[in-house]
Amino acid sequence: MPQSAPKMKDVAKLAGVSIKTVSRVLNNEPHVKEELRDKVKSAVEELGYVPSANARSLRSNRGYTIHFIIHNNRSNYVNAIQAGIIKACQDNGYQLIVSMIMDSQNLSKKQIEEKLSRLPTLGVPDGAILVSPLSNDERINTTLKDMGVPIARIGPNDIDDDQIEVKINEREAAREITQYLIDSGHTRIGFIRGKEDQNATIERYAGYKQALLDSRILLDESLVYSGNFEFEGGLKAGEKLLDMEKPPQAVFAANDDMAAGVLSAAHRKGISVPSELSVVGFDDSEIADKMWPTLTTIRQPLLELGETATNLLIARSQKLSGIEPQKYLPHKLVVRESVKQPAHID
Amino acid sequence: MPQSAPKMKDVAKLAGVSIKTVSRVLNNEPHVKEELRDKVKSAVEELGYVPSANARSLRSNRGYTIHFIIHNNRSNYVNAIQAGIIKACQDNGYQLIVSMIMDSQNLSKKQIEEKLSRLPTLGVPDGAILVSPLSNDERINTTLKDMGVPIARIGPNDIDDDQIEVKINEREAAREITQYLIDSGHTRIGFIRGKEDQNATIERYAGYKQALLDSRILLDESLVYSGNFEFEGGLKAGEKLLDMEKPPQAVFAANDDMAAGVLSAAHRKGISVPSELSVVGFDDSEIADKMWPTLTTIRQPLLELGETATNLLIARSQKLSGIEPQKYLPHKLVVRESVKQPAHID
DNA sequence: CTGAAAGCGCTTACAG
DNA sequence: CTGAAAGCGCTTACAG
Repeated sequence: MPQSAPKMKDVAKLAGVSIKTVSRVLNNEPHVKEELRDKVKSAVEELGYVPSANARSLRSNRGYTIHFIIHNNRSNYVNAIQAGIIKACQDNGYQLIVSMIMDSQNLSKKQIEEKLSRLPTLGVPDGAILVSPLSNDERINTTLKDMGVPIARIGPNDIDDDQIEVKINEREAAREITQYLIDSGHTRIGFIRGKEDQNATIERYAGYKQALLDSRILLDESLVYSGNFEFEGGLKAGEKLLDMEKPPQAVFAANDDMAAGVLSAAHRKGISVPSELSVVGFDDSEIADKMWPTLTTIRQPLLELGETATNLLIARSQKLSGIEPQKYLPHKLVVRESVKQPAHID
Repeated sequence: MPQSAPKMKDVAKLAGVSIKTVSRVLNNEPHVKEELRDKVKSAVEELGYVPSANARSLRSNRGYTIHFIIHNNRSNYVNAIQAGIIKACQDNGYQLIVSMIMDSQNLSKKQIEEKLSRLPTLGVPDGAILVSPLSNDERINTTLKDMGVPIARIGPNDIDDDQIEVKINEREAAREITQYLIDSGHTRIGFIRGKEDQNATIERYAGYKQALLDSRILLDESLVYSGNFEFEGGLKAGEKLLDMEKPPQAVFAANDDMAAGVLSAAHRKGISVPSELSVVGFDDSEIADKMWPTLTTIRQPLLELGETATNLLIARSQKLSGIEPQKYLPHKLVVRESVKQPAHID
C-alpha cells in the first residue's frame, strides 16, 4: 500500500521552512530568497508532492478548472477541440471538467441557471468554453457572465461582447476554396447553405459570393440551396442541383457532411465525380478522406482552436494584461480528389 | 451581482436544525425524522443550495468525480461513450474530469505514475474509466489499482481481474452479421482483421469463423487479410481481395473505417456495391450512413456503455453489494444498403 | 434521533 | 523576506 500522500507540511519540514513559504514558492509569488526557493523545490521533487486542488480551491474560491460545456456531440469537431483544451489544461496544471447541456432551446431560463449553478461546486471555474450551438445561446452566455465566469467561444458566433473568441476567418476560407474551384476551370458553381440561423452559413456564403465577384461570375441564385449542415440535406440539395436542366459543374457544400450527401446523390444518378461534377466541403471532418472520391475541403485547426481558447482563458484569469479577446487562427485548403483539374497543356 | 452562494449553515438556520442534520439529509443517511428531512429539503430548494464539492472532498477525501482517461481520440467512439459518462455523472451529482495520456507505450512507468498522480488532486476519484487502447495497458491499470482507484473498462480487453468491464458480446455480434451475409446468399466471404494485438480482432474473427462453421462453409484463409482497423488498410486489403482470380462475393471488415476502404477499392475498380460485391462493417460509426452505398454494420450502444460503466463505478464506490463486474449490453445489426439481397421469388 | 467540536490541506490577511 | 493564526465549507468521529 502506498503511504498517504505528502502534504505541504511535510515539504516544509523537509525544506526547513514554514508552510507559507512553500505555498509562496508553489504559487510563484515573489519575495522568497532564491536559496529557500531551491530548497523547497527539491523537497517537492523528492517527496513527489502534488498540491490538493480541493484545499486550494476551497480557500481561494478559485477552481483551477476549465469547464467545457457541450451540446449533443458534434462528434469529431467537438472531440478535436476537446483534445486541445485538455492539452492546454495539462500544460498549466488545470483540470478539465466536461458537462453537457442538451437541447438548451427547450430549457427554461431557470433550468439553465440551475444546470450552470452546479458548475462551480469545485470552486468558481477559471473559465468556460463554449462551441456552437451553445456559444450562440444568449441565456447561457448571460448566466455565465452573471456568475463571473469568463467565457471563451470557439468558432463563428453572433454574440458581441468582450469575451474571448477563437476562430478561423470563415469568409476568407470559403472565398479561397471557391476560388480554387474557379481556378480549376469551373464557372457554374452551386452552393449548399447550412443552418440558416448560424453565422457560419452567412460567412461561408459571403466568401462564396466574394470569389464569384472577384472573377466577375454572375451569382445564379437558382444554384443555391439550403441543406441544414446535414447529410440528408446535402443529398436532397444535390439531387435537385443535378436534376436541373443545366446542372452546375461544381458544388460547394458548406460542410463535409452535406458534401458527402452530394457525392451520394451523384453516385445514385451515375454521375461521375470529379470528371462530371466537382464537389468540395468545409471542415475536413473525419469522413472527408474516407469517401470516394476523397474530399477537397477546408481544414480548421481544431486542436489549436481549443488549446488557444484555453490558454487565453487561463491568461485572463491570471489577469495578465494585453490579451486580445478575438483571435483568428489559420485555416488550410486540403486538396484531395473531388475536384476536376483542367486538362494539362504542354 | 448575485450575492454569495448559500452555505450549509444558511440551510440549517432556515430549517431550524444543526448543520450536521443538513449534512445527513444531503447524504441520504438514515436516522433523521421525516419531518426534519422535509424541512431541510424545502430549505435547500428555497435557497437553491448546492454543496461545495471541494469542501466535501477535502474532508472526506473522496472526489465525487469520475475520471475518463483517453488516448488520442477514437473520435465518434470516444465521444459517444463520453456522452453516456456525462449523463450518469450528472444523474448522480458527480463531476466528470477528462484527461489524456498520449502514446502510453512510449512513456516510462515513472512518467505514467506521475501523470496519474495528478489525477487525485481533487480528491481520490470514485473511479477511472478506460477505453481501448489504454484499457489494455498493464501499467496504467496497475498504477490506478495501487492508488486505490476503481477501474471500469469499456469494450473488449485482455486484462483479467475483478474490475468492472462493460461491453457487447463481440463474438456473437460478428457471428450474426456473418450469418446475415450467408442468409443473403453469400458463401465466399472475405474477412479483414483489425489490429493484431487486440481482443476485438480475435473475437470478431472468431464470430466470423463460427458462422461459417454453423453453415458448414469451409474457411478459406486466402480470403482473410489484415487491415489494422484503418481506412488505408481496408483499401489495400479490398484491392487484394478484388484482384483475386475468384474474388469473394462479400467482405466483412472488422470495423467501419476498413469497410469504407473496401468500398473505395470497389469503386476504383468499377465494381458495383452491392450488386457485384456485398460489404459489411462493425461499429456503426459516424461515417456508416454517409457512404455510398450506406453501410450495413453492427451498432454498439456506446452511450449506454459509458453510462452503465459510470453507474457501476459509482455503485461500487458507495459499496453497494451485488455488483457484477462484467456486464454485456445488447448490440444491434443495422441493415442498410451494402448487402445484396437474393432475388425475390414469388 | 440530533448536535457541538475538531479538522481535512491549503491560502488569506496580518505581523514582524 | 518570513511566519503564526485564522478560516474556506464541509464530514468525521464522538457524545448524548
